[in-house]
Amino acid sequence: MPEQEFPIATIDAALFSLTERGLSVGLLERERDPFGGQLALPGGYVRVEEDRTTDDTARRVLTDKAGVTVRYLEQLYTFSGKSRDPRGWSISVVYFALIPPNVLRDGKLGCLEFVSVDGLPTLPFDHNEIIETALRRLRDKSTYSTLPALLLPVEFTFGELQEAYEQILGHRLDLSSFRRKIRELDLIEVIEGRKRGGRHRPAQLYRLKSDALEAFDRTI
Amino acid sequence: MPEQEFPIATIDAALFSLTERGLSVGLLERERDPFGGQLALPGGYVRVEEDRTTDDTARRVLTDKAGVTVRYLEQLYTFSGKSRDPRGWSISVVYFALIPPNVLRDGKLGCLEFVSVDGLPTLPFDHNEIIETALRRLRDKSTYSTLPALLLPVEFTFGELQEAYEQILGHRLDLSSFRRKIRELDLIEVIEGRKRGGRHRPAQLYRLKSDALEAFDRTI
DNA sequence: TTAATAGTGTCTCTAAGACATTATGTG
DNA sequence: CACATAATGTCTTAGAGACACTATTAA
Repeated sequence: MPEQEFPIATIDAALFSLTERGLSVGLLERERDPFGGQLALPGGYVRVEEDRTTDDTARRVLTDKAGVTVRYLEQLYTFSGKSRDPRGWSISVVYFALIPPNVLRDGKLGCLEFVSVDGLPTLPFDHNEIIETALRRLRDKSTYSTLPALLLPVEFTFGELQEAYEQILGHRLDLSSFRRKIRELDLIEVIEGRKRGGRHRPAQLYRLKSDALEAFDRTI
Repeated sequence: MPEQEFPIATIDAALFSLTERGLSVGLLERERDPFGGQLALPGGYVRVEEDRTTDDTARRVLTDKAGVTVRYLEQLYTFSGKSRDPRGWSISVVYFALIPPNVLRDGKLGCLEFVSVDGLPTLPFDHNEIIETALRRLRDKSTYSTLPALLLPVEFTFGELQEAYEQILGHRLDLSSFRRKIRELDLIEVIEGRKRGGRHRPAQLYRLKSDALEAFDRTI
């Protein structure tokens, strides 16, 4: 086998959180060309000396740019080709990640700026397509898992959980069916204490069960 | 940005068909080291001059080794790391493909040998893990699509379709619920006047509707 | 007419949507 | 006590499994 010219190998990440403007994705102003100065998904080269797998690359890049460890990370899809990046034939393993909103400050986290997924501008590379794909996956998984709970602080009320689902799915849910469904997934548990707020009945607090994260691992 | 050392970029493919021994996967005797002489999944290097995307790579490799165009191809998952291939840090974009059994000759197709997925031997690299992943995807999609129809000749009876599902899922299905479910998916159609039989009532022949393939495209 | 598989009908049980009702805190 | 949101209960409908039943050909 002759010496082979290998493609550029990178990762990109679609990191979601909830802000006042609803479901949002973390974007970064590119420092360098191509597309210097424009907002784009965070990404970076695979470093073969440093990273054990591309999962490591993704975690390293996100920790770099966001300054914190993400709450949830899964491989999404791999985009490739000669025309998607002007620097040449590239393979980008794309990751899909979640972080709760309480770590954001003013819609920002490290160098990342969180922008609502409704009415995104045209982004460089194939990043609009990547975000579409990530949103489809998030919405799909939200119909049969408690993934949206990862977009909330560790303690949350049923009402907050339902609101997270509604933000993600983009429509209202029936209160009663929602509670039934969540209960039978059996991935959240009652914790001591109630959330008091305003002049009404206080809400019970819940958290994810410790085995809930493993349950998400039917990733592929 | 300094010169970057990029990983080895390859594709691997899990190509499934139905044989007398049930659901089977196409394996190839490796010509070269590493693991020369052993059975493994077909795969190959990405050729940046020749391939537009890794999808092209997959199609090229499969056409090479099998001698025919596959019936169905979708990206499955990307496996990467420094230890999965002794030649060095590698990225393998893995594809999942289907081909009907009538093109096989004696359990073989081109250089590929089809081996039952039950009781597979230990394979080189991470190929056992890859096949596990592919099987999970195939079984999962078979619960809500007519993907198994792609493992049959273009004309098939309801009974043959049900048998394909049962081979894939590994258990029996109820006749009546099965027909109801397939009917409401509305992806197959009656072929007028075509029936098949032995010494019993002949069975109606069906084929996939022309838009059925697009319906599978909620791939990601 | 019988063997053998094709195909339909019906009963029951479960899950989900719609929506009414009860519960419990604060001002 | 009134208000506001939390939480539960009930009615109805849709879908799925189980299984009995009918249909149609060749030998």
